[in-house]
Amino acid sequence: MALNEDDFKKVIAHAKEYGFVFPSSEIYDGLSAVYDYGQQGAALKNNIKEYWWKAMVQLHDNIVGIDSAIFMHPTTWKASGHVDAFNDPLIDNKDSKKRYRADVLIEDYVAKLEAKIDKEVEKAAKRFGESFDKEQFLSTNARVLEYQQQGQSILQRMGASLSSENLADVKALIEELEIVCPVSGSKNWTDVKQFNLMFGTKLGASADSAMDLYLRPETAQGIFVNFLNVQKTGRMKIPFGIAQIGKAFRNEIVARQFIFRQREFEQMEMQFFIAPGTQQTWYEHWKEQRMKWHLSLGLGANNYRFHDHEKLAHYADAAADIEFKFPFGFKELEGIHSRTDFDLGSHEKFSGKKLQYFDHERNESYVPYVVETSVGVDRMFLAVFSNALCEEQLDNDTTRTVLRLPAVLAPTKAAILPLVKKDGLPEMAQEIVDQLKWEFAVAYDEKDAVGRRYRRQDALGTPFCITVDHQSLEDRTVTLRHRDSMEQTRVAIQDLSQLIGAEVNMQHWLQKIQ
RNA sequence: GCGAAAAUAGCUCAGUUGGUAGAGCGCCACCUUGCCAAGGUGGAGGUCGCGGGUUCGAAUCCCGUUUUUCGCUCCA
Repeated sequence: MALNEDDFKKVIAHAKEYGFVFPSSEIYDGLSAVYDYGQQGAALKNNIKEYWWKAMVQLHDNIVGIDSAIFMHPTTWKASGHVDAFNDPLIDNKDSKKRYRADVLIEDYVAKLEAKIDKEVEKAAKRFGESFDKEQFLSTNARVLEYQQQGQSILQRMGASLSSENLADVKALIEELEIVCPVSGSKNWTDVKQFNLMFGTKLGASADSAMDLYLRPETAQGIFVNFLNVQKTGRMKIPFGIAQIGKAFRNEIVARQFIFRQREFEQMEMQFFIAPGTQQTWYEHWKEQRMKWHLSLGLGANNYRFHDHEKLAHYADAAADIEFKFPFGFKELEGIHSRTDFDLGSHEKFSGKKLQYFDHERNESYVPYVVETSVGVDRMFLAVFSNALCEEQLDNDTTRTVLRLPAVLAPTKAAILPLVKKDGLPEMAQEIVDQLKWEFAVAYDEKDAVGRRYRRQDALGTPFCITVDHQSLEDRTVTLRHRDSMEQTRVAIQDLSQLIGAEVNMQHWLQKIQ
């Protein structure tokens, strides 16, 4: 564990030192859990997004991509359930310093009452033997009835207080029930505070005409509200998908672990619209398909696993995570959710617009079901980056820091290096740069000894170094050095494009998914 | 939000009982070398997180504050 924590620090330090990820607003001491992508990081991130977009949109004739706005009509979030479900009443115990959801504390109390009822039932069943009638017992036993009634009235009062935002009464309820902290055992509670995980803002310049808005907490709703627009204008036939890459915002109480959990983050989502009743098949299909996409990058099959959700979100009838082995353990990288017709159905109700599809095969209209795939771009970045960073012991007793990025994602595909900074070698190297830059992201470096330049490129994850030497001037060949093996081969300049392309072109990588 | 730790050059850190701010690496220029990092010369770069206090004098002691990191609570 200590080792992992150490590795993770190295990952963060390397990301900063080589221009991948910087703390936001660093000259003002930074901003908690907000990060900027630097010159290398932006390139890597863009390559990840392109790899996803091509796999999802370009390679599926029934999936199209959109780019919806971050601001959405406020009712969107009522329909999606976020206004209710993203609002947590929290309470702290002053002695143990533990924080709890106030509603969960109360629900746990009610659950204890229910446990008491079960005990009564057990006792009675023993006493009455075979003649025991559970239903009758439940509806007649005085003690059971009292427990039931008590539980109901507690939940009712809590529900009423929560929906009227009467947080003082929620605290009063906790005190009246004499609920104690499971850790400290004390009843020394703070006031109940409401935490809304959505960022609020205002639309409109003057205060009185302003409209309360939220920054979207997920990109999915931008797809759902455009369902009809896309389906009609694109003449899409079910099953079909709408994909989107974009930022989302959550006011997490605690945002930690570098770019893993941020308050501002980017998602790559695809909502797949299907006929009701087919969700199980499509859910399995996309689970498998998305795993193949991850595996195609070659980070190692052992670093992935599925985690099936047992407790489901309010919209889902099945859900699984693809987890990745980050330096701090297996954590969620992507979610695949069977969202049923919850979202479209809910938007129908709130908007009064019919969000249905006429299925010619079935000869009927219905609200489509949805299977969602949702990857965190930043998490994907962290997965790729942390997996790639490696300190290698070499034979000559030195170490080498190398970023073994999948070549298709590397910010720079090749660095062109003149062996020495004279004799016309820089000119010839520049000529190669001008030739290759149309096809690949390339870099040029003439500073310091060539060995040191190799190491610099290793640390940036550049898969190839091309070195121009005196022989190059005579026969137009160069050495091509491979990042991972450090091996060099002598090749003709005219073959460079083909040789590099074979390793870095997206097509070759994407074909592994099939 | 609570608790703990930390904050000195781009990075990693040193800085004695309080006495004018240092190293290594990196960076820039020039010279040298030329296929796997660390050759020579010169140079740039710091209100010691910020604000008070004690003191003749504070990076150092005291108080406050900000930020970061870690842990806890939460996580669609």
